[in-house]
Amino acid sequence: MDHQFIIVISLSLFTIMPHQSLIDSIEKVLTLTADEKVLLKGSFQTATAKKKDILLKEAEITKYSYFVEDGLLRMYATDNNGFDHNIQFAMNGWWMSDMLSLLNQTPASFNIEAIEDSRLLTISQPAKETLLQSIPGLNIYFRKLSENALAAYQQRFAINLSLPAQERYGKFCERYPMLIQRLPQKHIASYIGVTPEFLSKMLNRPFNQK
Amino acid sequence: MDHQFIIVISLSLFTIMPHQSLIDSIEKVLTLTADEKVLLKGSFQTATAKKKDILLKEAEITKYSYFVEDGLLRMYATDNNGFDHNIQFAMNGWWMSDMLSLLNQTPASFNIEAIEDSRLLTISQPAKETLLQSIPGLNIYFRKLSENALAAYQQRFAINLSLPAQERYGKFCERYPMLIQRLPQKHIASYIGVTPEFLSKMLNRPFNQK
DNA sequence: AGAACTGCTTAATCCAGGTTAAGTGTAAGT
DNA sequence: ACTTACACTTAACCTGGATTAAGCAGTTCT
Repeated sequence: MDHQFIIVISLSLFTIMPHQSLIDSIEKVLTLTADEKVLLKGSFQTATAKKKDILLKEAEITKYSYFVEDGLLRMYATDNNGFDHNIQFAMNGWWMSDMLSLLNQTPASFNIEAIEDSRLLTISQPAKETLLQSIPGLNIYFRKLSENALAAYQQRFAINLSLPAQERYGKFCERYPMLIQRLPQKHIASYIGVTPEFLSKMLNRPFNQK
Repeated sequence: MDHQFIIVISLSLFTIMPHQSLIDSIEKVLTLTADEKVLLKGSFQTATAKKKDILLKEAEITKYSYFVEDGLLRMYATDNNGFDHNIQFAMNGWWMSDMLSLLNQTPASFNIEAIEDSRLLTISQPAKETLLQSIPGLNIYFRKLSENALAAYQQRFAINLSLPAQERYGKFCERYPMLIQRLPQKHIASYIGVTPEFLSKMLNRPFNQK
């Protein structure tokens, strides 16, 4: 009885506390004062996206960085033949943006789409710059964020250049086990750089030999 | 006469002023006090590498970040069949490191080799952390550095997933015209993800038709 | 409940790029 | 000068993965 009651309270606290997962993410790196938290919350807007909503369209100028409070996004490029190529996914607690478009305010090369209904925090580039001046410590947070992302991209490049499709799939499963169940197979195919047909064939090869 | 004399002076000033290109790079982002410059210089060691010297070997734990004062480096992964795959090049004024190995102090996945005789500045990870605490403004510099690198990696991923070899080569020429003349063709092949034989065939196709 | 979509599979055919191997030109090393 | 070595080329053949096309659930919409 008591136990159930506590669960209800914590759930409702959660729903009336957006920004909390962002603050948690930041406080793994540095401590924020109460004032700073207020400032931080004020700099972000909450947003929701339904499955299949497009948050950023190729050729638009990127306005926002996205922080996923809950849900799942993908960023993809479209090739000359109209096929998608997934560059990155973002789930709970991850950031996503077309960095080049965001930094240089040039037209985006990528699209960002919600794969699941999602709750997001968004911050505009000017607001981010103001925020970084008000809370210089955040430079540490964003530095580490970018450094880690960079490390991941380097690894992924090595994998993509060195390994055949079968092993690229294996590495994806190792690294993102939590995504395997949530993602339609075609999106994994696009991420590892094969067609959905080929991935299907590969996964259904008897005994998965070779 | 006078003119030649000035050149000699500026050359010798240049050779007795290592760290200057690093300071220039930083001062595009923030201003350093004289004290900070001294601190900065003290945190780096100068190093030289001859063509073909290996600065980092796969499976070693990365000790240093490298800043190229002059010369040319490449970072590459070796696949199961012993073939190299170039992940990145670094020329004058660029940084290079195996980020994952550096951040987590895990065995490196990459090798770093000098393609030309090079003058380098190196900084150990502990020294970098100390330096960042002494000069917090450097967090801005390294944040921007990583953000820009990230933007470049995202773009390169889009190119690699979406375009055939011919166009990947074209994009490489657009983006790094200064490297085209300095790099042996086989290193470009490895970077864009084809064999040297195929790149050669591609470049010598009559009229370069398709 | 039926229609229309979306995600996955299977199979036949095709091709971009890999592999193997031999040859040429040039540069460095003795 | 002689040799070793490396960068690049050419050509014959091969293969991983693409393309096309059709069929088969499940799901979502009406």
